[in-house]
Amino acid sequence: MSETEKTAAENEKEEAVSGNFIEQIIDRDLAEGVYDTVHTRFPPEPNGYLHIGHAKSILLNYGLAKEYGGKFNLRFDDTNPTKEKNEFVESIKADVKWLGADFEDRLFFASDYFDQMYEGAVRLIKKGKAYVSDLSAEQMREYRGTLTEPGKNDPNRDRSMEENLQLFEDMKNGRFADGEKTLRAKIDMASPNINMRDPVIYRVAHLTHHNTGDKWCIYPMYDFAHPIEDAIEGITHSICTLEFENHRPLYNWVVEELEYEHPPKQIEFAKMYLTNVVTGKRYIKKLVEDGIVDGWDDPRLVSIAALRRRGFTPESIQRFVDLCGVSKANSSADYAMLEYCIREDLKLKKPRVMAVLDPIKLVIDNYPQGQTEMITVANNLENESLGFREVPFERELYIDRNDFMEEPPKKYFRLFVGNEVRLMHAYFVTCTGYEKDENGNVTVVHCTYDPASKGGNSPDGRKVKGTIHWVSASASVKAQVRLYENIIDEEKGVYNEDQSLNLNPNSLTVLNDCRIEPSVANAAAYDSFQFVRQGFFCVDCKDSGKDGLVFNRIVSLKSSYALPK
RNA sequence: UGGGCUAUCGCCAAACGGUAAGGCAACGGACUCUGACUCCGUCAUUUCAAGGUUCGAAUCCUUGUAGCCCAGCCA
Repeated sequence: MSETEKTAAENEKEEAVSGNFIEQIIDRDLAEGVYDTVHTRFPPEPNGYLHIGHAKSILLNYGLAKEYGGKFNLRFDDTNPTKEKNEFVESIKADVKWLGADFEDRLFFASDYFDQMYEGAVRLIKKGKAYVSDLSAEQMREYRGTLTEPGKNDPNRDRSMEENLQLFEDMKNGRFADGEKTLRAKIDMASPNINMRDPVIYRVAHLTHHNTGDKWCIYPMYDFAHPIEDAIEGITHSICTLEFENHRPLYNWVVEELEYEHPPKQIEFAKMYLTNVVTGKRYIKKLVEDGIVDGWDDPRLVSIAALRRRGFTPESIQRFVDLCGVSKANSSADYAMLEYCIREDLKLKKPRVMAVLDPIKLVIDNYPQGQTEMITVANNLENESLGFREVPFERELYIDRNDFMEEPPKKYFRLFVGNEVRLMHAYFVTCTGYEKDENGNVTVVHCTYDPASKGGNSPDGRKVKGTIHWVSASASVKAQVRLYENIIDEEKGVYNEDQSLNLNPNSLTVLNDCRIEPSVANAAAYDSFQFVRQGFFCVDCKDSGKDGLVFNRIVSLKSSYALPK
């Protein structure tokens, strides 16, 4: 790299970086030579599915690695066999890939390091920094002290190194029952930080591990395992959430006592919460068990799989994460921000098609009986690269029920007797009358069209205030449309994980009689559309087929249907 | 009650002692073959509070206040 290039690159970097506090820490580390590269990781425990909150961590870690030309690992933190399953490993891998966080060939398992962790524990014992305890869980709790009182030393704290070595080996060899012995780090029982009061670093648990099978009957605790995992993989910046802040001294203790050459550094950031959504695992589990949602990928939830099924794109989630930023202040992003991101992402990418959610027949009395003409329309007027399609037009159409009113309020621009509107892309029509059934419901709206306005163009420069969408009565495709609301707490409005469940009953509205342009049924190339005036919808492949197409609404347009105030 | 962390517009969030960015939301107005989009405009004399230091403070000091986390052989 030449001198000038270097300067340019540096300048660019300085500009790009002055951003969040993590980037500032990294910049400093790089400048001071603490590290000469950046290596991050996303370390989920495979005990559930990922949700939007995890997406922030994934994209943050991946983004940092990418930004600094470093590497990003996916590592399963599988040190507790009771909670972990292979099923979750697979779903997490799929979700991380879908999000675009490319871990290349760097997929790791903490359980692959069990041997090294065991050796590390032995090393600690030899240094006099760890000992085997006979205390039961209850005794250990008593000895630990409280938030305000210091703890008491473990009676076994001063066991000889030889005895500790022997006992630890016996632990490994299955000579003890679960809970009978533990290995504790010898730190400080009087520390104001409870995590430093001789934390347990190895426990006896006769369990079959999803990865290592029955090889081990002792398993390392998170606080001991995690820094080792990071160090082994050469992680430089170990980014985690705020609740681990109190564990950092222990993290540092472990990497220091084990004398790693380039110890990783833990950095904490605030978890992102979202208003109006349920993220708590136990609540989602209950929702699934109670049959309120049809699974962890139900579109009303915000698991990555649910968002994917609802039609969110990885790009929209990336944008959301970027918009939210990173800080250490507990916060909860407005759901409207997520909606904005998907609207922005899709609006130029997807075709805009016509769909009638609540059909009412429109008859053009002066249009020739039996005639059908094909109208060529752009898939997206703002993005011609999406091509064109043919839409059939005929004497009888469907329009949306709320595009006609018997007694229109002021500033209602759509159809009412005597008013002229544009049928989008087609013709100007003037409403001449309507029919009602015995219950007083409007069944048919009548109108006449102006043949000179073909294509929706004004023949003589006259303007209409309203443009409405329509589909052919005979050629349109019947579809089911599902309007989802996020599952929230009815009373509080915003869902808080500490509250009991009191769910909004109308979280799902199913419309069975919708009519969609025929072209949509054939457009297998697309997975989502913008329905003119209705918002963005995606084809729910999981359910389509039985009763024709099923569309899930991703997000509405802004006040697209609102009447003037 | 001990320790750790955090407080800047309704919601995120910059600002690193030099006189409060930006985005979302909201509200006006223009434009429009989607009442969408786009475009233009408005939206913190003030940064949890009160004192102090300074020519100058969101930034430093003091004292308070509020919220979050920690007493698993979970992560």
